[in-house]
Amino acid sequence: MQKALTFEIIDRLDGALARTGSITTPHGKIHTPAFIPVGTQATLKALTPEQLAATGAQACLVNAYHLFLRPGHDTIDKADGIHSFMNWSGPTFSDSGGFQVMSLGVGFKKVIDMTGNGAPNITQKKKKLATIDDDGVTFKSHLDGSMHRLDPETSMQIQHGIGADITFAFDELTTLHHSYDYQVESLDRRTHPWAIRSLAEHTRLNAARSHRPPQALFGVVQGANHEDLRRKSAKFLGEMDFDGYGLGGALEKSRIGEITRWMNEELPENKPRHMLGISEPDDIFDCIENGADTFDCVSPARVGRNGALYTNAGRVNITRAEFKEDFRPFDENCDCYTCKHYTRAYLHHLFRTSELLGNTLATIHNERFIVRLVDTIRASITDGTFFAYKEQFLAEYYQQ
RNA sequence: GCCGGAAUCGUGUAGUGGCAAUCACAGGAGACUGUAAAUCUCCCGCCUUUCGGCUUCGUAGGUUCGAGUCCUACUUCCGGCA
Repeated sequence: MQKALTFEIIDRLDGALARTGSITTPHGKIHTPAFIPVGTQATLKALTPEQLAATGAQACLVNAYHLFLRPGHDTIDKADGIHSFMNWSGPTFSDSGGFQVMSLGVGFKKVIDMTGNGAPNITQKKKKLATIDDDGVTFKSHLDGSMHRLDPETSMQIQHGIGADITFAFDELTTLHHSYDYQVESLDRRTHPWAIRSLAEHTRLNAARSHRPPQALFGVVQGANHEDLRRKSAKFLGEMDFDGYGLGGALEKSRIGEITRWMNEELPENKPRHMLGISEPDDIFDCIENGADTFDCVSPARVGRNGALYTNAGRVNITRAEFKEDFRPFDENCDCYTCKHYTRAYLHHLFRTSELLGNTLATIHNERFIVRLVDTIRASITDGTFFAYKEQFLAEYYQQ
C-alpha cells in the first residue's frame, strides 16, 4: 500500500540542527528545506499554477477554513481532490483552520505580533467572529455571517475532502499576549486533546477513503515563547504517530531560533518539521539552523500585491516616486520572469495605475525570491557554507 | 452685445451670516509572518522638531457686532440668446 509520506534526511550541518532532506508524497517529492507558497483559496492570488511552478515552488498550501466555506470540501472531493480542482500536480498542504480560530477571534488585525511587547492583542473595533471552547470553535462566517462549528473531527473531514497530501491537526494558536496560565490551559485542554482527536479521525478517514491517495498528518506544537511549554508540547506530540510536525503559534521574533530549537530537540529527528507562517529572511535562517524543514507564509504574496518587493538589500516599495523613470530591471541579480522582462519604471507604473499585472509580476518576484533563498540555504547546508552564507546574506539584507 | 449661472487645497467638491477647508481623487511615505488583505496607517496651504503660530474662499469695495455666504463693480469661465 502507498505510504502517505516518507522522509529521508540527506545532509546535516555540524554545530546546528539544520539538515537537508526529501519528503515523498503521493504527488511528488519536496527537497528540504523548502518554502511552500500559500494559495489559501485554492489559488495563489494573481498567479496561474504554471506561474507558481515557474517560481520554483515545490508545493503549495491551501486552507481548510476558506475551502469549507467556499466552495465546500464536498465540492472539491467531487472534483477528485484539490490537485485536480486547482490544476496543481505537485505536493499540497492544507492548514487545519486553527489559525482562523485566532485571526477571527482575539487576533483580528494583529494576527502574529512577533515583537513580544506592545498593546494587548484584542479585537476592538470589529466584533470577533470566533469563540473557543474545549471541544472546538464556533465561527461566524466572515462572508455571510452564518454560524459554523469547527472541531478536530470536522477539520479532518474537511481536509480529507480537500485531499491535500499533508494535513495539519486542528490546534489553538495563542498569542504572545495570553497569560502563561492560559498557554498551559490551551495545551492541556485544547491543542493536545485536539491532536489526539485529529489523529484518530485522520486515521479513520484514511482507511475509509482508500480510493484516494493516503494523506499525511502533522501535529502542531504550541507553547508560545515558554521553554517548558514548547518542550512539553513537542514531547507530547512527538510520542504520537504523526507523519511530521507543524511548529506553530506566535513566536517572539528575537527568540525564534531558540524557540525552534527547544521544539526540535524534543521532536523525533526522522520526521519533517514545518514552520507555520514564517518567511522573513532572518527568521528562515534562524529556523533552518535550528531544525525546521519547510515553511509556508502568505507574506511574499501579500506584500508583493501591496507593492513591496524583496531585494538582496532589503524590501523596497516600488510605488516610491524615485522609480518613476528608473528603467533598469527591478533586480539585475534575480532570475525570475519579472526581473528578466520588466523595468522598475514599468512595475511602478502598474502599481500606480492599480493594474492587476502589477500584482502578478510582484508576486512572481517575491515568491521566487523566498523560494530561491531557501533553495540556496539548502545548498549551503550540503556544502557546509551555511553560516558564512547566513552572515553574508543578512548583512546585506538588513543593512541600513 | 444681452440674459443667466459659476469662481473654496494640485483636481473635483462640502460649507448658504457665527472657529473655512468636509469628502474623494491625485500626490508623499510607511506597514504587512499557518490570508476577513489588489489591504491598512500616516502626511498632504505656509512656518515650526513638538506645542503651536500664520495665511487663505477670483479682484476691489460695501452692508453687518460678525461675510466664503448678502449687496455693488470688475475679471475670468460656462451656458443660452443674438
